[in-house]
Order: sequence, then structure tokens, then C-alpha cells
Amino acid sequence: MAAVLDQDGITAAALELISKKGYDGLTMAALARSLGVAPSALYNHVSSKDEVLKLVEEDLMSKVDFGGFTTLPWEKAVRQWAYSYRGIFARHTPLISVIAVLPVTDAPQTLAMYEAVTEGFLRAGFPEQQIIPSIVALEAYIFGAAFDANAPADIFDSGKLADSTPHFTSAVRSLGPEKNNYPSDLAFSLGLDALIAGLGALRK
Amino acid sequence: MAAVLDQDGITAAALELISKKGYDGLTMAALARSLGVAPSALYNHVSSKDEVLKLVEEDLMSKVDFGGFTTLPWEKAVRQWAYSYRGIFARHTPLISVIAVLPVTDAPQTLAMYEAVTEGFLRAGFPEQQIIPSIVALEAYIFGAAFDANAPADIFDSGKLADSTPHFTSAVRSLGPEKNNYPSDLAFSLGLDALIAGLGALRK
DNA sequence: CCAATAAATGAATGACGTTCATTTATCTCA
DNA sequence: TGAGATAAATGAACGTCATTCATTTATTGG
Repeated sequence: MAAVLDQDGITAAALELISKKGYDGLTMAALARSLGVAPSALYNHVSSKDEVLKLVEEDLMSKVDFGGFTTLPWEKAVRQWAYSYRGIFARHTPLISVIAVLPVTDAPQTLAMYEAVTEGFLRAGFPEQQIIPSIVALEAYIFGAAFDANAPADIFDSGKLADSTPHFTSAVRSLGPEKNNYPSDLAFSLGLDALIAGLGALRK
Repeated sequence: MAAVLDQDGITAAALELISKKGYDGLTMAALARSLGVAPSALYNHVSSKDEVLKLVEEDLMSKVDFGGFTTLPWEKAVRQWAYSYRGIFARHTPLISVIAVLPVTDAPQTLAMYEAVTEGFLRAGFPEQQIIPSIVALEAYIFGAAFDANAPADIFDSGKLADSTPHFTSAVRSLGPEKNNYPSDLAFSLGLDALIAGLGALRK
């Protein structure tokens, strides 16, 4: 029979569906409909919805910009990589719980990224044993920050409990003249600088 | 009618169910069964499963140890708080996507924690405007690290693609004589030290 | 040209969260 | 004491999912 479907097409359709309807809109039925096919037909090409998510994840990983590790000083390369990584996964937070625990075996794009980042760390003078822990720490921060980037502006509104949390409430107010100015970007930059400085000191 | 149920009982039952069967086992039906009640009875006390998750979250927040902020030097207090926070949520990662985006309004335990942490930062000499961004950065790292703590030991096994990722594969091997020695704890300590050093420099 | 195979179909299944009309027990107040 | 009013529990029913499977259909290779 004419191959209407394949994994690449499914991945592309899933990405488009996610961008239009979000992760709630990503159902096997909706995915099949967008491909003009019955839901059960998808199972000839993927074994489960989880595999669809893995395909999407790999595709996203290939879009993370790690090019700086061959052209820029280490600090700038890390910053560029981290911003790109966070920017992409901030719009795909439901994938983070999958990725963070997913073995890299048979995830070529993910491995390619790790290889490039590792090379960049080596070139910058990191001892080999420090590299993986450093990358893990950076990734943890990036994933956490990706969640943050989706927080509503009023996440720190203490509401009617403001009286019992005076210092916190005042600190929130101090962020700007407008109430509830959530500092996701400022915080990301602040923490990233700290991590870069602290990890950078591990170089020999 | 005799009040068989209330929010505290539901929260406690949910926590026990989670600890025994994990988050997959936390269904409204299972929760009701563990309370000796019909599923629909739960809806007299909570408006949705999401509210159950919020109740669980608040309960966990009350268990995070932020006591050091009144008794220890800032660095040690942050470390104690961060380890406690990560330790608790590492076993509750499905909640992280909820928390990270949940307004603190009407979350008294969460607010109490933020108030204590804010006070600790003030006492340590942080400018008011730097405090919330610093906390946000630390929390991002803690949440990301909580995911990490659940990664399987062989997450970095490059498998048959090892040949195309020589530097990365070698860096992973360098971590220990045994293959696939996942450095979640080492990485957490490394990144946390970096963050503490970097953020600590913001004190006046 | 036929048989093997890959792919698509549609009906069915079993979880799951949630709703709702109804029943049941307790509390309030005359 | 007794009669509402009310809070709480019930069980049946829904709609939405992911997933399975027997069956049909089209293509391909020997």
C-alpha cells in the first residue's frame, strides 16, 4: 500500500499540532486526523504515543544551537547554548520530564549535542572527570528555567496573605513599579552567570 | 451525614498512595478506594484531581527545611534548604510542572518558606531587588536537579553510537571504573556551590 | 501473475476524570 | 419532639484517551 505515513511525517505533524493546540491538543486521534488517516494507522509506524514524544524531542534537540563551542570562548559558547536550549524547551515543558530520564542510547541528535559540548569543555581546559557533572548541572538549571519561563506574571502575588509575609511581599514589590513583575529572564541570566563563573573555575 | 472525608484525609491518603504506587497509581478511583468511598464522593471536598495535587504540593512544601536561614551562615543555610527541597521533590517530579507555574496566592506553606528564605537573604546583606531573582534561579536549579535524581544509571550509555561520540563517551567512562556511573549527586553539589558563590557575590 | 508483505481501516476495549440525579444521615430551630 | 435544611455519599452514565485486533486493500518481488 502507498506509504502515506512515516516517522518524519508523524514528527512534523506532531510539532505543528503542538504549536497550534499545545500538548493538550496532541492526541493520537488529532495527530491522525491532521495526517488524514485513522488513529490506528499510526501504530504501524510508532509503538506508542511515548515514541511520538521521543521523536519530537530528538527533533527539538537538533535545533539547539551548540555551534559556539567550536567558534567562541567557552563562557560565550555556554551562554549561547543555554539560551537556545532554554528557549526551545520553554515551549515544550511537557517533554522535560521525558528527556531528563531518557537514556541517550539511540538518540543521535542528543548525542551529537553532548559530543560538541564535551569537546568545547575539553578545549577550554576542563579535566575530563569534571565535564559530565558540569553539563548535568547546567542542564538541570536550563530545564528548571524552562519551566519558570512559563510562569504567569502574578505567580508571586501573595494576595490576602501578604500581611504575614512582609519581607517577601516587599521584595516582590521592589522588582518594579508595576505589581507582579516576574523576573524569569533576569533570574535566568543571573543564575547562568553564577554557574558559568563557578564551573569555569574548574578549568586547569 | 457523618463526615468520612475531609481535605486533610484526602491529602494524607494521596501521599500514601503515591509512596506505594507512584503517581501512575494516583487515580481518583484508587484514592477513593483507599478511603473506603465512592470516587464521586471526593468531589464534595475537592473540585478536581488537580486540586488534590495542589494539596499534596502544599503538604510537601511544609516539609522543606528552611530552618537554617535563622541559625546558620547564608551559604550553609542555602545548602541545607536546597538539599532538603531537592530531596523531597525528587520523589514527586510530576508535581514540579504544577508548582513551577502555580501562583503562591493561597498557598500558605509555600509563602511561609519564601518569607523565611527572603529574610535569610536580607540578613545576609542582599539588596532587596536581587532577592527574588536569586531565589528563582536557585529554585530552577533545584527543580531541574530533582528530575535528574531520577535518571537511570545508564542514561549516558551511548550504545552503538559510541564511535561517533568519542569525547563524550570517554568523559562518561572517566567517571569511574564501572560503566555508567551517573553523577547526579556530584553534579548537584558542583552546581550548587557555583550558584552559591556567584549569587553570594551580590551581597553588599 | 501470484503470493507475500506492508499499510490502513473501523470497531472494540479498558482506563480515567468528571457530572448528576438520588438517597441518606446529621444538624438546626421552632 | 419533629420537620425542614443541609452536607455528604452513592451508583450510573459520559466523554475522552491510548491502544488492540481482525480484516481489507494496495504494492512489490520472484
